[in-house]
This record gives sequence, structure tokens and C-alpha cells, in this order.
Amino acid sequence: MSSTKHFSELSPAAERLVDVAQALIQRGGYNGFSYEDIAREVGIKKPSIHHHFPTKAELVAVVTQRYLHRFREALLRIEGQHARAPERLQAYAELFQQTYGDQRQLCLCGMLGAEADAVPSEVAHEVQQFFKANMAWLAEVIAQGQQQGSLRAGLDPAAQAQLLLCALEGAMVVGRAAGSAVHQGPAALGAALVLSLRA
Amino acid sequence: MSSTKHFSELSPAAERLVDVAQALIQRGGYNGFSYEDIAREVGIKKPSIHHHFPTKAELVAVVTQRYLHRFREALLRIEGQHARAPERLQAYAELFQQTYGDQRQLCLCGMLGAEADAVPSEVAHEVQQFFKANMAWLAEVIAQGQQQGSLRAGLDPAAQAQLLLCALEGAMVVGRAAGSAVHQGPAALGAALVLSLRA
DNA sequence: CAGAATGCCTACCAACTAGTAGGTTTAATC
DNA sequence: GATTAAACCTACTAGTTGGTAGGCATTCTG
Repeated sequence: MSSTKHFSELSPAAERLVDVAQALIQRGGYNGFSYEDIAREVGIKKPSIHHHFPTKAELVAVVTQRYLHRFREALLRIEGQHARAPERLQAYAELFQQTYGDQRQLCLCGMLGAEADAVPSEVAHEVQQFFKANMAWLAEVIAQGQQQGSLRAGLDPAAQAQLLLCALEGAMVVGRAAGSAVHQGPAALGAALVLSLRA
Repeated sequence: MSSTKHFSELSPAAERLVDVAQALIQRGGYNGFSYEDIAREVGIKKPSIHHHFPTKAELVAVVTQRYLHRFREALLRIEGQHARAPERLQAYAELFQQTYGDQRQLCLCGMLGAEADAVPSEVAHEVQQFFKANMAWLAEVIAQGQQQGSLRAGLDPAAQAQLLLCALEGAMVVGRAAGSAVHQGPAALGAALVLSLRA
């Protein structure tokens, strides 16, 4: 059924399209960009995009798959670079800061998640995987931190994971919307939360 | 310059359009609905909408103004019903729960805020007012709670206000996107945060 | 009863939407 | 040098978009 191509077997040209599509989605959402927008920025004609991605839904699904995959890689990198839970959580918050710091870009899945009801189901499903993966990873890190004594015991790891994830996603939305009225980025906000989790 | 009509002088017919427009935006965002969508749901023809609201930007600006106004009323109501800061904050979180609990609807300004770069500037400005007002109110409540001893002193009220607001906005986005994978609504998440602020 | 809003209609427009059909260039492969 | 395939093109379609023009009822007001 799913003859959708995988992001790992993309030609350089197709990858470029995915890059631009991702940036456009992070700026204006699924319904906020068109094939014409991509064509203009990449420098080819609109119908040429269909040669690489027959439908918009398929293109965005690939964008989301790649985004999730890269995020998973980043989580593995954090595990390799930081042994203790507090540092891992802080490094996690900085992932969001990196995205937000670059032109106040939103998390791709935050954007698509907000539009969940108005997006092709294949895309919505991919977005759901992103949040499941994030919450599972965070809950695991927090649980380990509690066992090892670096984080305060007695708090539900799943609930705290959800709180941290929600705060970071929200920080990007609110930060962009509130303009200069907001001073703290995701990283500072994450730091405050991690502090309250510490033993 | 701004000959835009005010939400307080809307005819019943116009108000109905604003109702439907708001629901549609909360479902799919600014670019996720059309005049045709409104017409279908209200039961009139598409061009009739232009009789009430000449442009889409103007309609959405009125929707947002009314939303902000109603939210301010709700804040006043909370002040009237709850004297202490912890109860006020919890009641605040329940405002978000009400919206989310109804068909998993997103905060209107959360949705429009995410799309901030792809939305008419008049709308973006109105959304910004919403977040400014919320953060100011929360910071004030938290500061008073600290003075009166019901909330832990030593924390920056503005920073904690932003954290709470971000967490609640994020909870709606993540909750919708993650589907059944998420158990806590905004209210439960708010309760956890308020708990950590308590003296 | 005259006038004037209000609210809605049909008919239309130009621009844009995703997507199709079919041909051309370019470059690697046999 | 022929084959093949990737990448791109022009030209097009059918449907949707926000928005306009102008007419027709109803109802409230002088």
C-alpha cells in the first residue's frame, strides 16, 4: 500500500526540496505554503517537484519522517555526551533552543501538531510518533535520574516528561507570537524546569 | 486608518459568522479555512460574508479581538471568585482545560501565534496583545501570592508566568498531536506546576 | 407610504491550488 | 554510439481562493 519513498534514499535534488519544504512548514504550516513557493526558492519550475514527490501529502510525510529520524539521532548523541539526567535534560532543551534561535523557527511537529485536524492522516500519524518518542525518551531519562539520585524522587516521570515537552513546545509558539514581549527562550525555560526537578 | 468594525457592535448575523470562523481557526488555523467553509456551516452563500466582513484579515482580526476581550473578562471573573494566588492560577489553568476539553480545540491565539509569520499583521498584532495580557496578569498574581505568603518567594514572577503560559499552550498542541498517547490535559499539567510554586 | 438599512442572492473575476501529459536536456552506463 | 534514467521543462486542467458588481427581498423608520 505505502509505496511512499523513504527519506534515506533521496537524491540530492529531492533532498533540497525536502529542506525547503521543511523550512516553509516551520514558518507557515501545512496550508501556509505551496509547490510554487518551493519552486521559487529552489529555482526550478513547479511541476518538476511532482517528479520527485507526486503529492504534497507524500512530500510532507517524508519531511516529517526525516525530522523524526534526525531528532532520534540527536537524542542518541545526547546520551553519548552526557551521563547524568540533569545534563541530558538541559541538552534536550537546547535542541529546541537551536531551532528557535534560528529565525524563531517553530518545531516542525509542533506546527503540524497544531494543525493536526487539517493535515493528511499519514502526516498526522508521523507527527504522533514524534511526540510519543519524545515523551518516552524524557520519561526514561527522568526515571533513571531519580534512581541514580540526581533528580528528586517522588514525581511521576511520565507527567514530568510531558510537562517539560509541553513547556518547550509552548515556549516556541508563545515566543514567536509575543514578539519582543518575551525574554526567555526555550533553553532558559528548560533550565528553570530542570532546576525544579533536581535532587 | 483603521475603519475596522469593533466586535461590540456586531449584528446577530455577523456574530454567528465570527463564532464559526473562530471554531474553524481553532481547528485548522488561518490558512486552514475559507469563506466557503464558513458559508457551508452557517447556511448562507459565500459572497454574503463579504457584506459583513469585506476581507478575511478583517474578519479574523475581529475574531481575535473578541477572544482577547472574553479572556480578559474571564480573568476578572477569576479575581472575583478566588482571593488567593494558588486558586487563581488553578482556575486560570482550567480556562485552557475548558477550551481543550471541547473537541480538543486549540487556543485561538496559540494557533494564530504558531502561524504568526503567515498571518496579516493586524491579526498578528492582536495575538501579541493576548500573550502580553496573559503574561502580565499571571506575573501580577504570582507576585502577589509571593507577598502574601501563599506562593514560594525567590522565584522571578515574570519567568514563572511565562513558564505556566507556555506549558498550557504547549499542552494543547502536544495533546492534540499525540492523540491518545497523552493522558494529562492542561488542567492536570497546570495543577502540577502550581504545586511546585506553592509555599 | 417613502426611504433606508439589513441581509442575502446570482453571476462573475483574476489569481492560485495541486496535479497531469508529454516532450527535452543531461549525464552516466553498456 | 546507443540505452537508460534522472531531472527538468512547457502547456494544460479542474477546482478553489478571496473578492467584486449589482440586484432583490424584508424590515424598521420617517
